[in-house]
Amino acid sequence: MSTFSELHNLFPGLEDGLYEEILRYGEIREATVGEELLRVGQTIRSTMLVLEGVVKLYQESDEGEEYFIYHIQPGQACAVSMVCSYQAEQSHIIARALTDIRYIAIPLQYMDKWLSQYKSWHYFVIRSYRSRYDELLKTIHEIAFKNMDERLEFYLRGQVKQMGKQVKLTHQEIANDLNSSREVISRLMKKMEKNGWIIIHRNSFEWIRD
Amino acid sequence: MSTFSELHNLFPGLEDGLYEEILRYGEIREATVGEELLRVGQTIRSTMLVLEGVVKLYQESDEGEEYFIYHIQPGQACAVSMVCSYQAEQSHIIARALTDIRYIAIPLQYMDKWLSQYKSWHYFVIRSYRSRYDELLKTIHEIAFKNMDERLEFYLRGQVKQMGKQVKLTHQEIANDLNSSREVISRLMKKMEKNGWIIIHRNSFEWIRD
DNA sequence: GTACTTGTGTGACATCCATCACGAAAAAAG
DNA sequence: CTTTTTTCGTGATGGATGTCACACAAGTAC
Repeated sequence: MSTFSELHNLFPGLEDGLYEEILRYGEIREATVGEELLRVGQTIRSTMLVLEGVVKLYQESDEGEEYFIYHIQPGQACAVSMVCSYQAEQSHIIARALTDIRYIAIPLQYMDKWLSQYKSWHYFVIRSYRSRYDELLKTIHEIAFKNMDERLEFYLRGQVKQMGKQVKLTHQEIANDLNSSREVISRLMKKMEKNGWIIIHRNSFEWIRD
Repeated sequence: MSTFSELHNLFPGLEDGLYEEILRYGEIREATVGEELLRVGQTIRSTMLVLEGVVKLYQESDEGEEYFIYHIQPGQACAVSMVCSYQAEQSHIIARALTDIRYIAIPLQYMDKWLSQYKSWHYFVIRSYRSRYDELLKTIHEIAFKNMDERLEFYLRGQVKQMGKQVKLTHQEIANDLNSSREVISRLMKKMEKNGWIIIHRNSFEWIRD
């Protein structure tokens, strides 16, 4: 399949001229699992259209603690690189390849140029903002009001939604994503297993409840 | 001062034609302290350009707990009403008049129409998103990584920045905004007073440190 | 003035969760 | 197969903070 039709399928509804410009000025790049794709607080010079693989966006504290924010799937763009102020911020946002990925890097100058030139791009950007803003609000809702058991459930449901019922994550990784500790996650997941929500395997778990 | 020049001063840099359209199709409204201006989860039919007064945006849980998100000042718009998906969301965002306010309500249809028609509007919307998105990230950073003392400091600094060094808030109100309890806030503020950061008055406090 | 309401200060206690300690089970390496 | 590493299970303990109880102080109403 040509990159053109791939782009067409993953990002439908854009103008033909825009597809061409994306292919002309965007750079197709690859990255391997675990690679850091973007770190806010440093200068962002391009945005990212994901073609293949999954990117994880999370926040990092000064002490190296993490908090998971959301995934970026094929057909989605990295809102942070479109949204964030370029001034150094204290809150570090990091995008990291969760699998091997392939993406199109779009230099910021074109981002801006297309905004005024292509209506479809414009709506695409707005739509991205909307959905990401919503996700941030949901995250705040969870952290602000919920205890760890509910936050874990919310998180796991999110993973299942993105990755399917069989999720490959260790308790330690989950703990990192929720800025908690392995022991707490283990205990809570054990309880979920007893309640018949999940089956725990080594390195993974299975969601078996609606 | 005419509304036109007021609009011009508060929202500078828009096209002349846009100012006219805003005045023609936007409805100038007033609201009194405490009034609820917007509740997400219900349908949003218009967005809001604040002319006078301060609006507080916060999140509410099912149990009626609150969490402060940010203020909307004169010259700013309500990003939520521009951003949020219209489907009912579980996370309720509420905008409430913190003082008497005057604002322009813009029907959603014009919001969208202007987006493609006026570049300046377009950039205004994008800028609003950017800064609000940033604020949400900062909020997540605070809740996810910091203890109550640091979150309180962050919150109070924010209030001081918006309202001046003399801030009129009871400990109970602060506790509500941070989804904490009055006693905890009292204790922490007492400590801040001992450290020479603030002076506590009844119904208010004064920020006296850098 | 006195009574009443509202805001603040502070100790005692409970709960959630992070950390420590350790063992067992599963996988990987040799 | 044996050893080592990684992952998971689970009790004990402590810290942050929410909750309860109650006193007092500062306004407000009368």
